[in-house]
Amino acid sequence: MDAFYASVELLSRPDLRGRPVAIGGRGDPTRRGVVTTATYEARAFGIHSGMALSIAARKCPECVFLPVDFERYRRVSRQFKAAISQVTEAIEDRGIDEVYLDLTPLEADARELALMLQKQVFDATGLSCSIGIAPNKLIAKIASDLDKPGGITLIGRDDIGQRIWPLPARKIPGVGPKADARLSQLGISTIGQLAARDPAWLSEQFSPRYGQWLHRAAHGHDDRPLDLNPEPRSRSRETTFQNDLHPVRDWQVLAQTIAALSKQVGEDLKKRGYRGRTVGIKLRFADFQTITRDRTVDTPLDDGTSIRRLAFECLGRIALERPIRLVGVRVGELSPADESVGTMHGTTAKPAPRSDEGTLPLFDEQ
DNA sequence: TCTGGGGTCCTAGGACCC
DNA sequence: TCTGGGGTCCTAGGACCC
Repeated sequence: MDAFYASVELLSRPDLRGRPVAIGGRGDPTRRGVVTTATYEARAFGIHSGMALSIAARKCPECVFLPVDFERYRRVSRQFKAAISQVTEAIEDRGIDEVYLDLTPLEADARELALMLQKQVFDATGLSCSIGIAPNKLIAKIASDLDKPGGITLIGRDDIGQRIWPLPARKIPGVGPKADARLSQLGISTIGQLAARDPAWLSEQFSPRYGQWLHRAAHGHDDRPLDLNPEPRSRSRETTFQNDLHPVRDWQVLAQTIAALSKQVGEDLKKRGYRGRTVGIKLRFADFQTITRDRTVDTPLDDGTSIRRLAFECLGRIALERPIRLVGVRVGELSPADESVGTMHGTTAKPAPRSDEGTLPLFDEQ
């Protein structure tokens, strides 16, 4: 979807069309938050997603800032996916504004299909999307980005040298800022230059796996099938404080926040029918250093009280000596709640683990 | 007045087991 | 006065994506 959050907001604010608009935080650039989406008019001022709202406002004082309304975006997201399912049911969900479709079984001409998809989406939502059609997910994703907004880009196997190799290496999904910086140091700026390098050499510069993957990606190889029903791995809630917390003076606020986040994660898990064995917390300090602590138990849980207890145990292992800007609670190692806990296969007959619940492990580490 | 929130996957080291 | 090899699980951090 093109500039998704911003485009959704413009549906109800046609008066803002043509003006620079940025969506983010509470819509107040004097408060903490980042731009999640900027209209193309705002992008012309150098505003892009991830940028601090305060900086965006400095770059473009006449920009209109609106708060994020995730509930609404999720609703529109369901609408556009439902519209697509009129064309094909083979949909891999890639988040709120993106999908992969397997069009292989459809007989129609590729461009005709793309036009049909765009029409379905527009009729259902009033929004535009960009489509890439290619032999695999990797190339389709790159292609979908080449003609935004509203574009249709077809790339075949034989087009890779012509259409893909001239692009910056950063265009490969999976090459982020860090890898791109390292590639630049190595004198590699385009996908074609990457493709020309020896995979063994790339593996020495990065990790063996990543080096191999870079080589294959640069040559347009990708054999990942669509994942039509991915199992969730974790569930988390986090919050950034409007003002940093003092580690001692504001301890109560920290504790209350962790309790509230634990409760939310528990409700979330229950609603979706999952339990998890690993509970963790995340703290971000004023200097933006982020640390995590987690704890795995034998029996999966989904209730706020247990999550909170383990979260506090994790908190006890962190030295609180710096201002805190963010705290989060996470549950991982998920399994469906209706699954039996394994009394049949001896998981309960194992030797007793370290004392799990009920004790405060004040002296466990160090 | 710098830097959200919710995810996935990978790496690496240590404990522990056979 | 030297101390294997292979495997799993747990923990912490980090890169990356939407």
